[in-house]
Amino acid sequence: MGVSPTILWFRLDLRLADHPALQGALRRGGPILPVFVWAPEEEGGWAPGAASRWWLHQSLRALSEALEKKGAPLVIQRGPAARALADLARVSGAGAVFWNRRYEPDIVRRDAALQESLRAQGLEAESFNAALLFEPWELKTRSGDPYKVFTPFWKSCLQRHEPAAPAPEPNRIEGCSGKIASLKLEELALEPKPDWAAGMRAVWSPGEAGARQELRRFLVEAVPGYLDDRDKPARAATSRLSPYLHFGEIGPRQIWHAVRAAAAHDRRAGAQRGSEGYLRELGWREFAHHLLYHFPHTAERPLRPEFEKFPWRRDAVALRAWRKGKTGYPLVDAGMRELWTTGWMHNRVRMIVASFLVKDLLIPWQEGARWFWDTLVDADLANNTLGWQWTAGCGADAAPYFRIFNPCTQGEKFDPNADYVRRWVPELARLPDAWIHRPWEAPPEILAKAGVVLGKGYPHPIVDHAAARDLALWALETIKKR
DNA sequence: TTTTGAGTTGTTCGA
DNA sequence: GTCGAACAACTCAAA
Repeated sequence: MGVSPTILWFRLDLRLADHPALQGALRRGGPILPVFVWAPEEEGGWAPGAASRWWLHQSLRALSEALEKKGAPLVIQRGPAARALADLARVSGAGAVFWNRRYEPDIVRRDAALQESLRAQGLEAESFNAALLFEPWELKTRSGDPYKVFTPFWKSCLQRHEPAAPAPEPNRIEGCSGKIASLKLEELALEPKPDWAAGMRAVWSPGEAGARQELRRFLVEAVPGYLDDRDKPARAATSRLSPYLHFGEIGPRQIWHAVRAAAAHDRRAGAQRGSEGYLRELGWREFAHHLLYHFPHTAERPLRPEFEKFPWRRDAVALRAWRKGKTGYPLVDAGMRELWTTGWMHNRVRMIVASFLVKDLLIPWQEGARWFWDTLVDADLANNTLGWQWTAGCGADAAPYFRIFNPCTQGEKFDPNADYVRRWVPELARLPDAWIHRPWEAPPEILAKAGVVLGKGYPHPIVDHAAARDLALWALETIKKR
């Protein structure tokens, strides 16, 4: 009699290469039963948003097709996860459940309970690391505390052993012989109704193959110029790997080794610095996971407690204008519309729109985090939390209080030809470069010639940045310690 | 324990 | 137009 089947529980690791749980199952021997369990109510209030669900649907289809070809079709179930897995073990006769770890606070808690209950039922239950270069509990300061500053954190990462080389995908996977009931992917109703995903389909190819293609593009086209161009939102100068990383269609180890291997024989100017600069960004992702793991309350509340009494404003009208990309600040609006249409926003622009919400409008960062959560295809609790707290100044290694982005200056600096603004705010497209980032200052005849009537078509600015800046500095004054 | 140097991404003002 | 300094004080990490 052979080895009993292993249930391979897919979560945010929707790939077949560099998949430690799959490798573990192969080592154990016996047939493999791949399963995905849809259990949004177990995500602690952070169930995937609408854009993420769209991505998840596409990604599950890709994974399902890949597994089918390998010989072990994917089974789809609804949660609760504990019940779905226990039932599946019973009907399949499985003796083990393997999965790759997640690090969000509520998921960590659920998985720990689940592992215990599976073991109590006499099953092997093992978890693996597919998502991070370094486990959050492996990295400590000399005094044994978690890091709260990025630079020493990353330095300590780089001094550790090189992350293990990724395992290739197996040629074949032996599936379970009996027929196991599965939901159809469509029954999860992940795709939006009505269908508003055309803008996303136009730019993204979710799935493992899409991830590999995006990585190749980045290595070939963007790495040498990375440090110079990554801040220019009109260019495809960033990796654009964030959604693939979130869903685990590619893992950080694969990226690490691919970047280092490409750099080893890349003689182009800037290639070395570009590679290390990009790996450093991967380091920020590690840092974000490290922080959320060690400070589990920070998805909801500021890491720096004095910010609990920051004088935030409730302004539903301004919040709505921000969400819709109608603040009257062209670069902010361009970013918000890129987000709405494609489910993604350039990193530099994320900082600018976030700074605008938090510092110009004085609206709580949590509101911004929630909106990003619903609209981003790469919505990731650790990254999103770090990003918003950093901008608000209430997180680890946060921006100093006086760092308030000026959306006009940022536009002129990083979108000098206004290609980005013209793409996303077409009503301003005919304004000359000199005025397009501050249309309310343009002479009337220039506006008329460009066919722009402020207040009709494109709005007046909803706040005066200079005044808003002073107000924000005052508000920050009020929570100072002394 | 105490000390020391440093800390992703900016803006403004005045020389 | 360009450049350097000021914008605070605090906390972190390592020695």
